[in-house]
Amino acid sequence: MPRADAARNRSLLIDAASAELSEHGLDVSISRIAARAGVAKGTVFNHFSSKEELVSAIFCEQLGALAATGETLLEHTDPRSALQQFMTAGAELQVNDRSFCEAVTATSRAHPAVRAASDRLAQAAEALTASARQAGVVRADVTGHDIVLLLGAATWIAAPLAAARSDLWRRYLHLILDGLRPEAAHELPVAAPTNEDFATAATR
Amino acid sequence: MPRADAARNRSLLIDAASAELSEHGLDVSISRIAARAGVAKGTVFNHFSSKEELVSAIFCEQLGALAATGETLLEHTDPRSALQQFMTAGAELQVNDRSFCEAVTATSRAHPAVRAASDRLAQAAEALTASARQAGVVRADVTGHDIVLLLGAATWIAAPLAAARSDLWRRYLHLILDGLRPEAAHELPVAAPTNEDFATAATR
DNA sequence: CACCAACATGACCAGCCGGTCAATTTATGT
DNA sequence: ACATAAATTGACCGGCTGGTCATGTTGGTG
Repeated sequence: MPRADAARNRSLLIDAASAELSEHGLDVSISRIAARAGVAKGTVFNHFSSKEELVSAIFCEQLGALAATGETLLEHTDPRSALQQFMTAGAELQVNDRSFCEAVTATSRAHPAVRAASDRLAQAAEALTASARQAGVVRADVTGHDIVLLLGAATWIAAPLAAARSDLWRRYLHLILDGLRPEAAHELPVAAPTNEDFATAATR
Repeated sequence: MPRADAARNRSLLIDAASAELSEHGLDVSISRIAARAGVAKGTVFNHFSSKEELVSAIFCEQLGALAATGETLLEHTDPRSALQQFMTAGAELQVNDRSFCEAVTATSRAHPAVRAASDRLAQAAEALTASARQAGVVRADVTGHDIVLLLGAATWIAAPLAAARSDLWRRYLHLILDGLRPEAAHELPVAAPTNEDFATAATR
């Protein structure tokens, strides 16, 4: 059982890191995070053996939250709007969080805990996609992996103008969703990514 | 008139910087670039007053090349495939060049020369889009600015798996193109970005 | 050839980073 | 109240970065 102050500091650190990462992206300094949490820099390394470890912990939280959203939507919402709300949630997460953008993309997929969280997200996405496909509200050649990769696209596209037009990402999310409709479908030139693709990409 | 060796070194530097930027992205060190060009670090700053200046010079080259491609396509190709080839060229540029990805997005739009190059690219994109719209091969509510912003999306989406599946970006480019078709069109919730949006985003 | 300005050079600077650790403070069980 | 393990602290380290500058070299010119 950890000491009381240690537990409190750990939670303060996670909050601070989450906030700083969301505001300044992946390259915030440990010092900033420590300062925001109101602790010394050394304390950070008492709780997380390296910066990567700290960042991974937060990524896992966020990936898990989004996966949970997806799982809930799958049960309680019709397939069409479930998928739409899932993608909206994913995009929204990134609007408020610059680092999450890099998290889905991330190299840190090498980290085992992050991999696990990514896998859970991938399963949720696949379930939602399968349901939508079966209902005929999404084109037949799109997979859960596609959806995961597309999650951050709208936010990324609108990022250069985010300061001037904070809701612009919605435009591009809808554009992408229109591309996912069955009536828009034209044969795609390249096959969807597979589990192996993700696996080999992680080990590089 | 510059001295002969100065001109040669300048060109060597631009080649080296271009190569290093494409391989390692925006955060390559000046030392690396200098080493690759076979000159001392100080020489870099003889030719470019800061790193930003060097990077901007290369961005301008690339933006200019893509704009030129667009202008040629406008004259010599039918509207549908002109737009498609334009976007393919834009995506391809980023597959081979990690930094260009960040260039279109770039904060360095603040730099006047980069702004000029971006504007030329925007005009080419708008001309191509107008032509395609008029021919009815693209939905009515899409603009040149949309196209510019969408240029890098496919590459970005496929980036996490680029090592395992180097041609995956084509899948997502086609998916986006399908979303641009008139038959896919559903009302978009947010208006297209305007010139002012780009202007205010640049001054931030 | 000689001469000078243009240019190349690399040691050097301040500042930042992630990470370490001996010394110190503090929470907790008795 | 005390003892002790647990946790905090901040000075410190090596390494890297963009950028500077006195010194040395070289190309062009008359």
